[in-house]
Amino acid sequence: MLSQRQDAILREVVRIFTDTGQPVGSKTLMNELPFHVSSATIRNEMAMLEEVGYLEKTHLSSGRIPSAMGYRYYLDHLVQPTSVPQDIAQRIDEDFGKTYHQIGDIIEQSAKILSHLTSYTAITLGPESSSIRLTGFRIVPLNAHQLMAIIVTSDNNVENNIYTVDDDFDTSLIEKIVNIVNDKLVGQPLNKVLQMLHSDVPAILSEYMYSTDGLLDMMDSLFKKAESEKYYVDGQLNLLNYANGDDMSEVQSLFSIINQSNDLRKLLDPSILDDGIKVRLGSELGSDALKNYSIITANYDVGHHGKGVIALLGPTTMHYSQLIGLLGEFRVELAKRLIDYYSRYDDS
Amino acid sequence: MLSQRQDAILREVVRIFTDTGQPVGSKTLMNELPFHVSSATIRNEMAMLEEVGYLEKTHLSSGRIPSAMGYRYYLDHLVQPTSVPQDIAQRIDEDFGKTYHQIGDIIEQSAKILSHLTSYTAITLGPESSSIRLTGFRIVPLNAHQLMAIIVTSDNNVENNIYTVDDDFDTSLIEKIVNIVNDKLVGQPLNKVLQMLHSDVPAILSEYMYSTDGLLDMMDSLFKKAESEKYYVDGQLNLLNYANGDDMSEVQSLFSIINQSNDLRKLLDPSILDDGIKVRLGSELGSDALKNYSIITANYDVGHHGKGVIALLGPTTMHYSQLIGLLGEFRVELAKRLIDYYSRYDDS
DNA sequence: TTTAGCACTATTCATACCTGAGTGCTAACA
DNA sequence: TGTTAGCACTCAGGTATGAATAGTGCTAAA
Repeated sequence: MLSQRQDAILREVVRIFTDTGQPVGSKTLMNELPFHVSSATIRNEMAMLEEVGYLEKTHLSSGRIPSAMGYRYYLDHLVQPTSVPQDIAQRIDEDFGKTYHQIGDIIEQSAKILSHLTSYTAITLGPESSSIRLTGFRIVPLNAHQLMAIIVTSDNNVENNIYTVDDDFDTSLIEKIVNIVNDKLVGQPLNKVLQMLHSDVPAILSEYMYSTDGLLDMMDSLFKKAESEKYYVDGQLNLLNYANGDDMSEVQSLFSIINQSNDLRKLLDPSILDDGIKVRLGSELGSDALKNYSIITANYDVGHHGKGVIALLGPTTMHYSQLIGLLGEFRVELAKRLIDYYSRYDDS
Repeated sequence: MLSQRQDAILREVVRIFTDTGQPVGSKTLMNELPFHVSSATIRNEMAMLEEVGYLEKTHLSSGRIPSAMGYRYYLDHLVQPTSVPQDIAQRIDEDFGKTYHQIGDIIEQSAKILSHLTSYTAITLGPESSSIRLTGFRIVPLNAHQLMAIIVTSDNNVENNIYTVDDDFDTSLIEKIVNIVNDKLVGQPLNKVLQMLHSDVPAILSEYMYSTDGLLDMMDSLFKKAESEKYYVDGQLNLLNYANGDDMSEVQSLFSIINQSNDLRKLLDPSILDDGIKVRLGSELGSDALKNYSIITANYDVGHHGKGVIALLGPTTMHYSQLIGLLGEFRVELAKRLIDYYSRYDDS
């Protein structure tokens, strides 16, 4: 356990280092600390903090910077979230202020707002309820050769695929297909739907059609779209502000991580997150490309519609106190707006 | 006009410089040129080439690199497109090899193939015919509060928007709306449609509806989607391979250019392009961010369905001879596949 | 017109030096 | 026992210096 004075010193080192980016020396600290002790005393304390592993030097005679452990301790014990200033709160409200026709639009807008506000990279994920069901299926003929297949799911998500057929299609056949899907698949959970699509459905379809492959492929991709988690990423380019220019390959792997939902799932899986806000340092994430970055995640809760995640990705030296404060209010605001959306339109 | 020997020297300087990235000296040239003259002679010739502005030095006693003018001359007179090797041609064929349900998918796949093949950034634009007409309009109820509006255009493009209404909607009203659109707008060119949407349509609609704003907004955005050119960009991250690391803001503006269709339109507007393949150097493009890059554009022709553009964006020191050869064959291949697609499904 | 030769120039690399910011340690002090 | 002043020490970073290298331009001869 650290003494109060050591706490204060560590907190101040983090603050100054995030502000200036430079290692912090004993004299600087002496002038910034809220109490007065000599620089020699501070040197003694810092030597101790270094011994326990919370501070480190960039070279033998440099000032100190917080180590990964030091950041961890800071985040766990010392950080003091600041509350969101009035004008920012108002701006969030304004930026949200339009009518949304889909949940995805709200989630997407959240990412936009957060990345603009922070100039970091924002990643948001819509609410996930454990069991999404298929609630609607339509086939709409578009012209002589094209159809649109549309599905609606219990989370109010809509997906569509276009399907092109060589020869003119048979209206009664389409009706048949719609009936089969309505009969067998609508009402089922999505994973069940996908499973049945490959077990039960082919046999039934082949009673009416000669070649079922193309149709099944199309429906498979359609259901998979509905099942896949849709991450919205905004402010990717902000990463370039903090990237160090002489290792472009690092930047590349960073970009490819945030553009692959597989990688994002590993980072942001809502099930592994406790409630509330959590900061994970790059060194704790096991990914080499992320080692100089950290991720602040917050989840939000929309009752029986599930939980979602909002996250900020930035360099380890982010302004945690402000950002944690911001996310703390943002998650509530977002949940409120989503609940509002559901309450107005939901008919499940 | 340059002598044959000067041509050969300039061509060789370009070749060596694109291979090595280093300024080219007289001794190196002496060993690489297909004929033998002493390094002193080469120095004399290079001094002339510098005088007319085709070569320049990085410093007083360095080797020469091609100037922008030199590149221009090289591209206009000296470049010799190489033909595409068998295995590459085959790979293109394989990478194209699946069934496409929409033209956009083919165009998108083109960008993928090109960027993977070249490791530069590929930008593709679908065929644009001068007058696209609205050929179909549907409204599909999804559930108690949501509708999907779908439009089809004469270029076989399909767009949709989801529209959410507060209260339960009136099926007969929807029918009315569909009838009005079919009556007044379907068959018209898209720009006319957009114009009428704001002149004639509001008055007609307001006979049946209390509030028309939301509906009109939705339809406006839908028609605009159909009208806007859709650029497909692939291999953005390749830009990082050639970016110089200590000016991140340059990289940022580069990225924002290729992500804004407005900027892309300026660069790739098919109407300003002659037929065939054209290389434009960054210095000729007037954009500061592009000054170290160049764009190779090629258009392709699908008869009365219009013309489209494929382009490669990379550093000024690209391997033009190979790339021009590649695009030369690719544009034909792409056109062939599009014509094939149209011939199978088109019913216009 | 071409070439050999030479004087000249700029980059690059290593080496050396200096300064400033910072440390650790010791001895004195409260 | 904790705090402080003082001092010797260290290292990064900037600047100067010199040698090696790769190139040039120019002149005079072939």
